[in-house]
Amino acid sequence: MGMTIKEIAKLAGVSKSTVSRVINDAEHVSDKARKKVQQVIEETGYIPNSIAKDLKRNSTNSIGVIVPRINTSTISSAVEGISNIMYDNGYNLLLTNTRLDIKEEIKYLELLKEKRVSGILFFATELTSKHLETLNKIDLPVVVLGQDISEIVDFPCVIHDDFNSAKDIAKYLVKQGHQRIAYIGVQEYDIAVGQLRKKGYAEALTENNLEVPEEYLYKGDFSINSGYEGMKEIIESSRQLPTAVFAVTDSLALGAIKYLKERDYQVPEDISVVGIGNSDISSWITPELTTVDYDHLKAGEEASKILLKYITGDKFKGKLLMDYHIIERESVKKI
Amino acid sequence: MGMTIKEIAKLAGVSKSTVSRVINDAEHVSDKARKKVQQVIEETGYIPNSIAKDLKRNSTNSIGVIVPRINTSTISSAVEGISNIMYDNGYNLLLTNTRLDIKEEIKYLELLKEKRVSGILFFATELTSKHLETLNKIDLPVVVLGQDISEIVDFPCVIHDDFNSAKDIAKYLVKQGHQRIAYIGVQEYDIAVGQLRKKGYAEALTENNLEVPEEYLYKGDFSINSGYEGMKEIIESSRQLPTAVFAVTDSLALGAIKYLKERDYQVPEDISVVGIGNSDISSWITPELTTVDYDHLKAGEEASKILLKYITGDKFKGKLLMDYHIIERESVKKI
DNA sequence: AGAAAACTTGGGAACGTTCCCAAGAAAAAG
DNA sequence: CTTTTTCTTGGGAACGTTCCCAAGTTTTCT
Repeated sequence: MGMTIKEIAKLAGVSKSTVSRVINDAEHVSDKARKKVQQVIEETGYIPNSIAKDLKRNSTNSIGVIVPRINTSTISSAVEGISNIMYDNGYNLLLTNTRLDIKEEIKYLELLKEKRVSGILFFATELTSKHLETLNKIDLPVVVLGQDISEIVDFPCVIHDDFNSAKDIAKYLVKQGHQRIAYIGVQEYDIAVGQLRKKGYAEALTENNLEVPEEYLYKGDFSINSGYEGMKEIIESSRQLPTAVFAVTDSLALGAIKYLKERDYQVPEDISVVGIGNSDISSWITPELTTVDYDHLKAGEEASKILLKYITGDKFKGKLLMDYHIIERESVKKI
Repeated sequence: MGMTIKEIAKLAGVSKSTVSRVINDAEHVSDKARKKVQQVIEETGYIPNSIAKDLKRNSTNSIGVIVPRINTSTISSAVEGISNIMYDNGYNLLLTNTRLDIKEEIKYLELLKEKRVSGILFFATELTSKHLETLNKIDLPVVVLGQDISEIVDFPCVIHDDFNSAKDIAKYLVKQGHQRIAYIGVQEYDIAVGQLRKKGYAEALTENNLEVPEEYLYKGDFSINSGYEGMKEIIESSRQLPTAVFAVTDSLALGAIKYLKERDYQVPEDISVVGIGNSDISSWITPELTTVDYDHLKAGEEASKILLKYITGDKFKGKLLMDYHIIERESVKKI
């Protein structure tokens, strides 16, 4: 244990330079010397110290990742994608978890700089001025995931296309013949889900000259129960029932379906329902949910590729909108 | 940028020793010097280089984590637990993902040693002799998660109590009055799920003097479809139908329920079903599934605590069996 | 006031590598 | 056989810290 290059050199009867050359299989080493060194390394179980190496080289092959949580399918899939690309390119992941505490983000940004990571993948939540200051200070390539902050700060962003996907699945409902489409959403301080998806829904309807009565609109939180309550309120307050429901997430759709089932409405025969997100549940429930699939794994991969280029000096400008696709399953009926 | 302690020292008009003392807020620094240094650090945005520090100190505050995948709820929850404990104790996570490739495990074990991590949390799959050799060679504290290898190799293991939990939920069925309990399992090369859970089931029944006819036993794979097929086979081949089904995972239970529903058997009125694992789906399906909950997050936390002690020289011997509890929901009827 | 104690400070070696440079050895060219 | 070229080798500085030690300064005590 605690072997160093120097000791290997002594044992092999060569200089540490030669050992270094063997380790990094560089040129200018005779076969004889190489063999001998390899043998000694093998025998002693020597494993080089990459801390020393990193110090000398003044660079690491580590990438910092900042997430607000790990055990969500969205984030863990993205991290899986990140690890795919990064490992293939010889980088390691230094994973930090803010546990939804914004102040920790600042701390971890600095910590990752201390560790001299080559770049950072940052799952952003909110952006304060303190963030901007820190991002500036650490002077590292950063790619932001999940939030579009490309207008506030000059870092590449990788985001899902909330607006167009919402619009498309709303258009899909219209195309299936639906004219009365209710909306179950969330508060608008959430930009992606609360604003963009709603805007997509609204635009799809107006473009098709469809009006939305006030009583078709519900805004709650992200819980399943909120979907249940929303559906209840819409059903109870509508003079004429909608033929379809546009829920802004799969959980909300699930809650809506639960309520409908309880009241003996058939889905999709009486009322069609769509969600967004293609969560695990969406394919387990009956009827299987028609929804929008975002490819989180691929988002992680794309963000990684952008970061790698950034590190080598080729900076992506603006934001990358990820692809999506509608998964047609059983919860929508053509009328 | 690229500031060093030396440059800060020059700017502050002190020696680098003094700057070092300020950074590590050590004693023996006059207020005046401290103020001045802090001011210069603030102005220049200097962030210390922890690579140099680690090299000098000959230790890092990093923990290596080796996982076979990231985006499963089991693993991501465990990693969340790990990050909780580790961050609270000042450690960072170096995350490596083998993508189910056993050879990569060896590679990552060595890589983490190169990085001079303080310890490793290893989600093991299989253990080859090459593994043992490498584990030996790297000479680091390692805690193994998810597999009981405490008899083969002298590292602490943290595992779920497959045997007792299976036995308990089988006993629960008996207690609810069930006498004819069918079994849907998996092949026995999987020790935890294939062997231990089956053993728990078998023991619960024999202890209650219940016999199991051969046609009540089915062995497939881990897929939902396998649960479906298993249920089908059991129903079709039994002279007398079972009143309950013990499925070795939630997915299998789900498949079984799917088949029963299709054939218009009521769950749990006609046949009760239990699973194991408390997967996400288990609470979404109708009827909600009675199952066993393993606390993966806590397993990660406990493993982390054991590793931290190990690092400070206090090695846990043998294996830690995690707690579990039965979640009673709707899929079992008392008879 | 002088001695002792306590605090403050700076210099320099060390951590384990890499990589430049110079020198020695071998091979090729004349 | 000498000169040039190419290959191989080792020595040592450097990367940015920490930490020991010695020296200088201030405070406390008698």
